[in-house]
Amino acid sequence: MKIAIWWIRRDLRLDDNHALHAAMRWSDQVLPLYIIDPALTGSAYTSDRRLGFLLGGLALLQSDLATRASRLVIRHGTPFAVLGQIVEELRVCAPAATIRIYAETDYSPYAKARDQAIAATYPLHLVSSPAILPPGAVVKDDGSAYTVFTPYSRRWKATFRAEAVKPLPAPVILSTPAFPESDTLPASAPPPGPEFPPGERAAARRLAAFTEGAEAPIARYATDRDRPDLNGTSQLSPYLRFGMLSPRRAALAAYRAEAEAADEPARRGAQVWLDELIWRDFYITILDRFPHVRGGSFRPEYDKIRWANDQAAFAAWCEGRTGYPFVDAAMRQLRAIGWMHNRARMVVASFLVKDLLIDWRWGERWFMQHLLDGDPAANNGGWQWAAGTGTDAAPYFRIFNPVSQGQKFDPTGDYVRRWVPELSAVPPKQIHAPWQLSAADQRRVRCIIGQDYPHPIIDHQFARVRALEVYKQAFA
DNA sequence: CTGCACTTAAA
DNA sequence: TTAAGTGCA
Repeated sequence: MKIAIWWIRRDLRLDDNHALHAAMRWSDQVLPLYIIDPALTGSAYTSDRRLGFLLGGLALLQSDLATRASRLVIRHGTPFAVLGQIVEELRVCAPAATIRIYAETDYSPYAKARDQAIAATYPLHLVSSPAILPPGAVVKDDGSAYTVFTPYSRRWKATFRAEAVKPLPAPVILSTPAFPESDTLPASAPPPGPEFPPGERAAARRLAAFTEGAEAPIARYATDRDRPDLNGTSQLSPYLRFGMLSPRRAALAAYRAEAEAADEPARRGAQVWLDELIWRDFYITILDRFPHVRGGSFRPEYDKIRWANDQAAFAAWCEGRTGYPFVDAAMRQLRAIGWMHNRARMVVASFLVKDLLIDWRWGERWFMQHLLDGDPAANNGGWQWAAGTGTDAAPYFRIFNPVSQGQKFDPTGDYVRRWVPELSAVPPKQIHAPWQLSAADQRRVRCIIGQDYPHPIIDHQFARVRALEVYKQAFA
């Protein structure tokens, strides 16, 4: 008798699940297990809303398993202790059984240390990865890791063989031991809003809606993706974060959309979206190979930047009252729905780091505390890119102008009006710089600057020069 | 070594 | 068009 524990971590799905598949192939019975780890739920990088999304996904997985004659075991505790208990309980119920643990490999420093300690004591088998191509699969000719995205993506595309990828179907039935028992699933965290229903079914629907058919948004992705007012992105990031969607399925959908594209812009759209999936692999690889990025700059010399770190300015940024409408809209969107458009992420990050001279780690932590898709690899990579401290970084002298970014990517101001209602009567021409309205115009649109909406927290032209000085000093 | 290219912005 | 910079083939 062989019993496999399928230890679920960030692969909350039955479809195309390599860890589950390996567990089934080896064993006679599979015990699906999710461990609610206090080190993760109690961390300063946790979001209650993300926890709610996770719990919603677990509830759906529970019912999906029930329809397959199986069940989900939930346990609270440190993974090492819980796995020890489960193994012990299985040995009592099935003394003759051989037991193994199967899980998908994970690459954050915490996950690697955790798994290494467990593997030293228990038969832990790690398979596959949350990336499409795992760390180590895409390397330079000399075997070293890429630190620039474009050559990485070229090699990635030469390595990935879409025609050879055969997603694994979800099991129809899963034989599961009747013991040990499960804790009840907690309901303490706020459930996600209607924008992001959890679960692999919702993820599959969203992937299909984004990629399938002649009218699919992916066909316009190359241009619409930069427009937060148009919602031209897939909004699949929370599902990829928890593995409610197989990243291989996503990549295959991109290849298929490219093959079936009706015209050149549509083909381009599919290629650009695939690149976004490759960015995800890239940052997973960077965090694996350069784990020091978790606490500091990829380039150590950038740790010498003398941040202003003004608490009041940070609070204004967090709460969306910087006086720059595009920045404020984005920050309010984040708090309202636990997600922010990618173009907006770049702009608010540049504003925090370059205009307010606040340590990028503060922004990184705030994002982790609010994003449904908050992921240590992608979030860290994005922040270091924006701060100019990372791999493949934007040179530090490239500083986003929050007004021209708004005018360019939210030309009618729809995005600003949606999230900053006090500006709703400001004409499109002035909506990204409302302080330029005359006093009479401010009265007419019922938005007095300094009263109904804040003055700009800092003058961008001044801040730009200051940031260049401070960055230059760090290298002197 | 040398040229090319860079999730590119601003002027 | 430039570039306060640099990885990669």
